[in-house]
Amino acid sequence: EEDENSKGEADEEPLYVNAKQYKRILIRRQARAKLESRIPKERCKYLHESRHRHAMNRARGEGGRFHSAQEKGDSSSGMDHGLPLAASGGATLSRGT
Amino acid sequence: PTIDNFWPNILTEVNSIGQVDAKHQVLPLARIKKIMKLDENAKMIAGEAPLLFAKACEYFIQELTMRAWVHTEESRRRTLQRSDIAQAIANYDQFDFLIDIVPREEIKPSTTQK
Amino acid sequence: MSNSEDSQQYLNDMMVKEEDEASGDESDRHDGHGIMLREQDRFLPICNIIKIMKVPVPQNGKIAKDARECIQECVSEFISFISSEAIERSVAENRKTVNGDDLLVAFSNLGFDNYVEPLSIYLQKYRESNKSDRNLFLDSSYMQSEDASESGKQ
DNA sequence: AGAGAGTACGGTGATTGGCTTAGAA
DNA sequence: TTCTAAGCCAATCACCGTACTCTCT
Repeated sequence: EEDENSKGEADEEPLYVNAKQYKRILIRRQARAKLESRIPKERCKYLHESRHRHAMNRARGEGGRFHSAQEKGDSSSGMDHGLPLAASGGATLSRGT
Repeated sequence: PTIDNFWPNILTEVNSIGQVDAKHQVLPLARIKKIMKLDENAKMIAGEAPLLFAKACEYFIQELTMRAWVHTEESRRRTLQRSDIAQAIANYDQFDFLIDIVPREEIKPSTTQK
Repeated sequence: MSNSEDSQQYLNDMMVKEEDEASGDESDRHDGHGIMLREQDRFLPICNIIKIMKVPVPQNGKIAKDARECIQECVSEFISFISSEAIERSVAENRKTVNGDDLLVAFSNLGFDNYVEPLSIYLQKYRESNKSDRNLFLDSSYMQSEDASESGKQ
């Protein structure tokens, strides 16, 4: 089934690909090459400056989590609503079985 | 929860759909259309095309993730990482079109390919 | 059929790519030829990708950031790959609009046979959903000489 | 006729980082 | 073992969907 190419394998070894996809893969290579100059080389840290600032300015709980903005003020006296530290998460989404 | 049952389950799932609600899709149709429009040959796109892609992308993401998770468990890890996806792509010839997106060299376990 | 003795083809490094622009800047400035594409123009939202990825993964399993972004890029290539085939087919038939049937044919031609049946059912349900919406709306209005060919309902 | 692109607008969920610790190494 | 990095929280605002108009078949 598979044969060893005894040639120098360091260069480039021909790859088998799905025959139904072969032609389209080549066409897509060309299309991506044309687009390559418009694509930044690396991913940026965040997408939006405004959202970045929003996240930085938000009230956080002790564990670094985001917290309700209203309740960020220090509870002066006996104002304990209970810290939701060990909140058992309700799993959303369903699994297909 | 196995690969063999994936597409049969998809079929039963799609058959149980009553009315197709184009609203509240998991994936934004406008973004899908924008990606399609990156093709210079694309001129007009029917409204049903992004909707079909939204469903197809859900299937694609699930199947690729499921096949990648197999390799996560093989390595006795609890975190799916990029090398697992690279392995999944290399082991299923329907994923060959991703060969330039995730090159074969990224498969970490020393055994290159099979 | 045509060629392909095996079910596989060689894929070599042919096709010289024409790199007309040598990007020399590192900031996200618009390039000399064409506008720089942002991630939100090329990819689906990462949050939606993660939600779908979590479905087949056990609930206590984790997903690395590299893996999320990898899937995100794969999905965009998935869309472009199928679209390219579908668009070419619509052009070959002298149509300016790519429709759902072009996509179904593209899925089939590119070896995504598993997708064809579910997507066909989904497409059919979507079309008759819209049709029943239309008919319900037109029902309130004047609906005298509409279709005398079919009146099928479930 | 019908169907899709372009434009404007209002609603809304994706985006987002510090800390803890699971878990990769 | 060491120590990297993934999940966790929810408020803003960029973007998605909708409702138009206009063009084309």
